[in-house]
Amino acid sequence: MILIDYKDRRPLYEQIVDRFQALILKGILPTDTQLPSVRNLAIELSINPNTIQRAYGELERLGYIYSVKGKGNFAADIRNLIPQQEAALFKELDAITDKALGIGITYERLIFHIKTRQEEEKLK
Amino acid sequence: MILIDYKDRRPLYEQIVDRFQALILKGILPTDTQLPSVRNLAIELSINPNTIQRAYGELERLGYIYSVKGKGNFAADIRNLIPQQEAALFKELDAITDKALGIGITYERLIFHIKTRQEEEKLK
DNA sequence: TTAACTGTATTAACACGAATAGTACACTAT
DNA sequence: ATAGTGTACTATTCGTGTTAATACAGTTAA
Repeated sequence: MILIDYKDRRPLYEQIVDRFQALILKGILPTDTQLPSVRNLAIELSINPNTIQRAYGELERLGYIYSVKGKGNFAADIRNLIPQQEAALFKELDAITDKALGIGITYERLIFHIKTRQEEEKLK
Repeated sequence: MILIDYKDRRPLYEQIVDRFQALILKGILPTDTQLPSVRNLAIELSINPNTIQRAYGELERLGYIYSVKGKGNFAADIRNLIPQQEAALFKELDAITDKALGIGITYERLIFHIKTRQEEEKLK
């Protein structure tokens, strides 16, 4: 369900946060779905339970999950988080765009690239 | 010429590499332009010369500069580096696109966002 | 030649944060 | 009761970015 990428330089707990964010945002983990227990996931990934706990704590702080003592951690209702997620993404897109313009890539080429991807998608 | 962003979590040397990469790619530092000396830049940025040297070493390894002992570091001819830079950027764009699709943002909205930016640009 | 610049190399130490280890406690369900 | 959950806390290890202090080598201009 969750994979660790050791080529990724970011901390493990941050990677775990990201993966669950994606799973929850995509609806793969619908509201109220139980997440793996802290200990189980730690064993499965061969990392320390504290690292999982830190990730779960972060996810709760961000509103992606809620935890019930003695029962487990569960996916939260994230409908109200979507807008802020979108805003963050468009901000990232702006950063990439700036970088592109800086090295001489035009708006048109960026758009063309996305359109090309979209076309390829349709063929599948 | 170069600024350090202490909010940026990445290492200083990596930030410096990025800044010079941008300056060179944008042509602000044309081929054979001399870069600040290791010691001067260290003083200017109030950081250790070793950190600058590490950044310069990295830039040389990447082909952005060349160094002449006793003289200084100079911007290299990067015409042949452009294609690989562009490839890297499009790869980043693909990653963002994936992320966007994952949370329900369509290709159309991405393209619209870029076009909107382009329009705003024209107004200036 | 000498002085003042350049880059380069090396070693040691420091600082910070990620990750681990170990333990303890509280709650829930069977 | 037992075994599963989450939570809290402290101590330690470990990696690595950064600093510090020198030393050496090449270039340039007085």
